Amino acid sequence: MLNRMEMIRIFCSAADCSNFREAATRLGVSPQAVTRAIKALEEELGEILFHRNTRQVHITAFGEAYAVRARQTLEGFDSLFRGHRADTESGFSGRVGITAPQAIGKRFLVGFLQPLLKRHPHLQLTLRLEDEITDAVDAQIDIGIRIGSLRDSRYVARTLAPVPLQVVATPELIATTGSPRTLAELQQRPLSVLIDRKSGRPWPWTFADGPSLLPANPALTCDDPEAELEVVLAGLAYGQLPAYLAQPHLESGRLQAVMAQQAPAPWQLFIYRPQQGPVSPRVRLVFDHLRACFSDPAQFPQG
Amino acid sequence: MLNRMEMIRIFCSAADCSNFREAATRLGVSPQAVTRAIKALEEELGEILFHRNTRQVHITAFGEAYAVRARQTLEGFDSLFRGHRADTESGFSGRVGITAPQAIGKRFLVGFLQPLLKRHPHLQLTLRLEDEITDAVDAQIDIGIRIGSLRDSRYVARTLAPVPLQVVATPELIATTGSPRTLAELQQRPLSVLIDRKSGRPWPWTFADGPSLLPANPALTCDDPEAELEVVLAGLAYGQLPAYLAQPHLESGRLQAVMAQQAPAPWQLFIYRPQQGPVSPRVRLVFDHLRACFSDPAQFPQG
DNA sequence: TAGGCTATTCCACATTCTGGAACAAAAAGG
DNA sequence: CCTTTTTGTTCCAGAATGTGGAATAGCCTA
Repeated sequence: MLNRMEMIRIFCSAADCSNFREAATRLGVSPQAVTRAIKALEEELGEILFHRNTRQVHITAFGEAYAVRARQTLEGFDSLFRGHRADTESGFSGRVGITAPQAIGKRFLVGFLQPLLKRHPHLQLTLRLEDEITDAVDAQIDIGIRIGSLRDSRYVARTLAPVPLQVVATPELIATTGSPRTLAELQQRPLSVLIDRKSGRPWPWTFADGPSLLPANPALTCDDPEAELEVVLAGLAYGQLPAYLAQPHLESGRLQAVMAQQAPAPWQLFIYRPQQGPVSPRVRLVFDHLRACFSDPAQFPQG
Repeated sequence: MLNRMEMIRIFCSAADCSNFREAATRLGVSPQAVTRAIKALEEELGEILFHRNTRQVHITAFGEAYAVRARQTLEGFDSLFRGHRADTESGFSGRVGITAPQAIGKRFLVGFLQPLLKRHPHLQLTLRLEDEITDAVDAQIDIGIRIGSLRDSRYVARTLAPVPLQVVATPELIATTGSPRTLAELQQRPLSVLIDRKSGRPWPWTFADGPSLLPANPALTCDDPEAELEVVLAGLAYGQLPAYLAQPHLESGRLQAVMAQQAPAPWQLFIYRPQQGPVSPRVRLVFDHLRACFSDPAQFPQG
């Protein structure tokens, strides 16, 4: 008998019953298994646990004392396997690690998570708002939100919404410089450039049908999308911004879009979680909630 | 993975190490086993315990908390299997149940056990001095001493000493009635008879070459060997007594033996213990000690 | 004394475990 | 930048272990 915990379980059951047969049926095993388990346990201990003859068994004084300890240990052991799937009924609790790009995290994630935290006070959310994260294993991430595409097969990813890129500027700047209609015209305007923090290289502006444009004389260069938004809002330059940043200002009239026909294929916003292993109820709760929020155009602008 | 305690053990080891390989070597198992065990445990719990890469692992916040409980349980579990064979070094302790015939128990057993109890104060001896005991399982007997033979194969028995039966009487009675030389002559003398408490029937006197004799007119009948001895010592009757009862009085001259040539084959005194299962050190200690004492003619008269 | 019941042993069968080989991917090193 | 090393994982055949039916022995009860 290799499985020593089963030996203990069988012994405890036998100690409670008056005979081995009853113990066997109570555990749903055969009487032979009881005989074997107890014999093995006795050999392991070097102590006799039951006095027996062919007809009846009676627990030893040592066995009685041993049963007390065994029952305690068994209880502790079983509790290791209980009460984790019970989240569903008793409310959700525990830690959930989430990572997302800074801009999205700041503007949307906190707002989306607020009602969830109110409803489940025992949820502990850990946010890592970084664009550059490589999802290293030591980040303890349960849910991630990213823009682009994920080829790693060890994650399960769901697309949430399209993220159109729009060329925008203040009405004043457009009035001053004239609304551009072609890439060549655009090159003449003051443009802003975003630098990828990871590689240190500028992101090219992209357009429909493939052509991309690397601003020759950028009016301003920065490495933070929200700083770029501020630049554009200040009327310092045209910017190619994701819809979720530009949309509110387009609606309020502080910004206007130009060259809508040449807009590139939108990026995809997606949510993902580690695929391997099971997903705990609380992680699934947060995952599904975020999926619903980001998929809803009323909550997350999709252009 | 069926063996859930091994899962816990592997998990604890992995939680202590920085990678699975180290955990595997520390436990002396293969790395594959670690992978499998932890995956199985995660599925059982519905919780992820380690964030992993193809190259490195890092414990989850949940895993960290779980490890604390798991370690405690593991410690308790392992202690169930430790410290029972350690009797040998740390002195002997615990209960030992002994059964023996009344007469032997009263006259010899207590004296034999006394030095043992002095040497090992933590020994707890339970004596059951009964002739009739059927060794029922509920008597919690570890060692038995009996006269006769034991055919039950579930016990391991060792013979200790021969128990000759001697026909004895007081010198006064012999002088009065004349020393008998044949069974016929013996029948004319006043005889004592012992009744088996179990069956209620008298024990026949036995002699060499088979013939047995059922006293026709017993002078006295009783069901206790020591009472019978008293009867004989009082000069009321001849008795066929075991050597261990008669010997001291033969030596002191209070009794004399007659018809020594017709003495039957002696009974055997033997010691036994339950064969099945292992024998604990303290039981072996008492067993061996009693064996030595009863085998020594200086301590136990063998006629 | 006969019949029923229980613990035990034996044995063939099924299940599970095991570790080597192969693979994928990340870190390390040149 | 490319190669090497290291680590986690999967796959699979062989080995080890668990399983329960059948048979046996002995006790208990009627």
